Order: sequence, then C-alpha cells, then structure tokens
Amino acid sequence: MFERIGDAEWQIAPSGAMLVPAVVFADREMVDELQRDEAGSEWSALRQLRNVACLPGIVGRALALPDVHPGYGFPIGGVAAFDVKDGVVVVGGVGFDINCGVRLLSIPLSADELGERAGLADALFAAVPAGLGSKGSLRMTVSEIDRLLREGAAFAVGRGLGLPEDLPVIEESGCVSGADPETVSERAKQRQFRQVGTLGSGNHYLEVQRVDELFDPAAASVYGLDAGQAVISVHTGSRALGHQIGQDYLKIMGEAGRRYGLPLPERELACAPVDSDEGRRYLSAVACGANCAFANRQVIAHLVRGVLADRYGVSPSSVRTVYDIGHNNAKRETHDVDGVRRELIVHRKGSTRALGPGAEDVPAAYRSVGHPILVGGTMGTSSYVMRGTPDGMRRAFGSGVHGAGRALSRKKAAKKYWGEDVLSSLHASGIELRAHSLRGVAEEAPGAYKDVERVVAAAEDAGINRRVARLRPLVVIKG
DNA sequence: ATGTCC
Repeated sequence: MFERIGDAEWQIAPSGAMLVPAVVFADREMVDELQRDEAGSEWSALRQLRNVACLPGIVGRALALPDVHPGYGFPIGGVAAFDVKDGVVVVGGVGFDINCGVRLLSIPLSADELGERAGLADALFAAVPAGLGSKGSLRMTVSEIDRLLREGAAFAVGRGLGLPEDLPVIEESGCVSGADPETVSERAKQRQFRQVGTLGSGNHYLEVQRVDELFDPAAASVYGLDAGQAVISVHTGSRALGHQIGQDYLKIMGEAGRRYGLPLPERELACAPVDSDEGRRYLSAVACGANCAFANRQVIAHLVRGVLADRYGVSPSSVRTVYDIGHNNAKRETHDVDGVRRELIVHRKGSTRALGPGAEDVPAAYRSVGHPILVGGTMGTSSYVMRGTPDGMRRAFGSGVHGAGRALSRKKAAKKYWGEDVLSSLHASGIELRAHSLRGVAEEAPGAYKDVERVVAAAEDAGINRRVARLRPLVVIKG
C-alpha cells in the first residue's frame, strides 16, 4: 500500500474520500509497524492520517513524521496545511496542550562544573512548581491574564521575570499576533491564572543536560553550544488554559461543522472553515494559548536562573535562551506549493516548525543556518537540537520532529513499569530524578517511548531535519 | 495534555 518515494519517505495514494496522498517520513521498520497497527488495532495513527487527508481544503499531502503515534482524531507527529479560503481549522490538529514546547537555556558552565547533582536536583525541584494542579509564583489577577494572553513572553519579562534578550530567540518572538482574549472562555482564564510558571505533569519536564556530541559544529557554534557544556531544557505548555480552550472549541466546532455541512471522516476531527466566525475565533484562541505557553516557559526560565545564581553565582544574563519552540500549533504561514506561493493554516501536532537557512522568520543571529528545533528525549535518553533544511521547507511545510514519540499508551506503560524501578535504574545510570508522582514516572518510563536515536536518524535520512547536537540528561524534574 | 466527569 505504501510506495517508497524517497529516503525514509513513504506515500499512500489517495483512495476513497482522501483528497490528497498520506505521506510518512520514517524508516522501513516504523512504516511496517504503522501498517500492523492499522490492521490490528482500533487506535491507529495511520488511519488517523488517512482521515486527515479527507478534510476539506487540505493542501499538498497529509504528513506524519518519524515520531508519529495516535492522538485525539489527528496523529501526534502529524502536519496538515489548509488553504485559507476553502480549508478548515481542526481542533484535534493542534491538540489539548496548545503550544506545548521546549525552551533550551545554555549555562556558562561545563557539565563537570555543576558538581554534586543531587543538591541541584533538590533545588530545582523546590523552585519550579510542578505536578497536577500546582500553583505558580507569578501573582496576577484573573483580569490581568488578558494582557498575558495578548503579550505572551513579553508580559513576564515586563514583570521582571526574564530578560529582554530572551524575546528574539523565542519562536514568533514569544508573542503570536491576532490573540484576542475575548475568544477564550472565562473558565479557561479562571483555571489558568494561578498556574503561570508551573511545569504541569505527564510528559512535561525540566532537565539539566550535557551537550554530549556535536554533529554540525558550525550550526552548534551559531547557536552558542559547545561540547561538554551544561544546558537546561524546559518542556511544558499552556496547562489548564490550553486544555479548556480545546474542550470549549471541540464543542463549538462540533456544532459548527454540522451547520456548515462539512463532510467529516471522523467525529474526533471537529473543524470549521478557516473563513468562518468559529474558525477565526479558534485561531485567535490558539494564539492566546500559544502566548500563555510562551509566558509559562519564560517564568520557569526565570526560576531556573534564580537557582543557578544561588548555587553557582552565575548572573541571570549569562544563562542564555538558545531558543524556545512549540510543537502543538495551527498558524497562518506562506509556503511554496508546486511553485505557487499560498497562504495556509499549518497544523502541527507533536511537530515543530523547522524554518531552514535564510527564512525570514528565523532570528537574525540564526538565519544563516535556520532556527533550532528542540527534540525532547525521555528521562533516560538523549534530547536533540536539530535544524530545518531547504528540502524540509519544500516537502514538509518546514516542519520537524518533536520528540521520541510514545510507543505505549500511558495505561500500558503504568502496567508494565514500576515508578521505583524506573527511579533506581535512572539513578544507576547517573541521572538524578525528582518527581511528584510515581505513577507519572512509570507512565513516562523510557521504555514507553520509541528510540529517539532512530527518530532523529529517520528525519535526517528523509532530508527534512539535520542533527546539530545531542543532549544527555543529568537531572530530571517531573510533575 | 487535563482540578484524568459539570
């Protein structure tokens, strides 16, 4: 059924209600597994990808990246672009944790200079609120959250929680335009205003890492990354706000889709025309969620800077934001499609933007190589810094992988692993883990994920992303 | 992902 159309690129021709081909960037074994899942399971990323290919106004191809796995309606590790005139906006194409993403901070110390790791782990665990329902340190009223939703990371910086130089190295400078807080429900705001600056739970984490190996020393140098250096990754999103926006708009879009008479392949793919009141309002709400996530990571970066200043006497400005990028988004972008410039809404769910060399929206300092893509590993395996390529701009709407990708559901992982065992095996390999929930640790066991090494290798073989550096975990903080 | 069901 799959036709191999390139190195690590496989295509399914349109059939039935599919309007465009479905394409998977992956190695042969991953593709075989996707086909086995489709044949043997209700819960299939490939079936979801075919459904996405049926949505009105989809442009080019429905894409899955090597970290693909099933999500709500739309695969995680999926990318789909829709024409702004006759396309749709899909709630499931963004996911519940709007603009969940990673911020990478570089520390002016080598990993060796960090010294004793247990104390560092304790200090970070104490400083960064985490876990389900945790409360943040940014004091604000529910009415002030409207400003945060409009301004994003700059709101936090304006409160003294960060540095002005952080902003240019955040995707969209930490503020997506078109964010009208009126499109976000009061309930969403009420759930969030105490939670800004919290890590959350699930796959969210804070990690201290060592730059373990450079694959592209020239690009690493542009990003200011040296072998042996210590860095910190913060993986979190828009918390309860994004989740509530998702719930609210699933309901709104479910009704709107029927009213507009949209032919939907699957109930979970609730959507509305881009060019409709509901579509425009959802895109505004997504921009608000994105800004909330940028602000959230900004506040956490500030807390981290405080810990590092206390322990090592390093100044806040010497702890530099390398980049901050989301992986659950729907945004208006211009792309060349078969030689024609087109205005599109690009949905990336469990996929990052990956603008290659020379792209206008890449920060000036990084423009020669493209912006960094931050690929999260698991607690026990490496993360990667990658970058986009001209080929990825043409063939993947400038998109990148976001992480290892789950291999087992949370439930299956919790059944298979014990939190204590995971803790001790990580400890044995020199990784200090602090977590609020042992069940969460079991759900997040490295064995519950795909092999991140194979994921990044497949993205590189496909020609859409390039490895820049590998980051090895030393300290892990989990919700 | 998520005050894991208003």
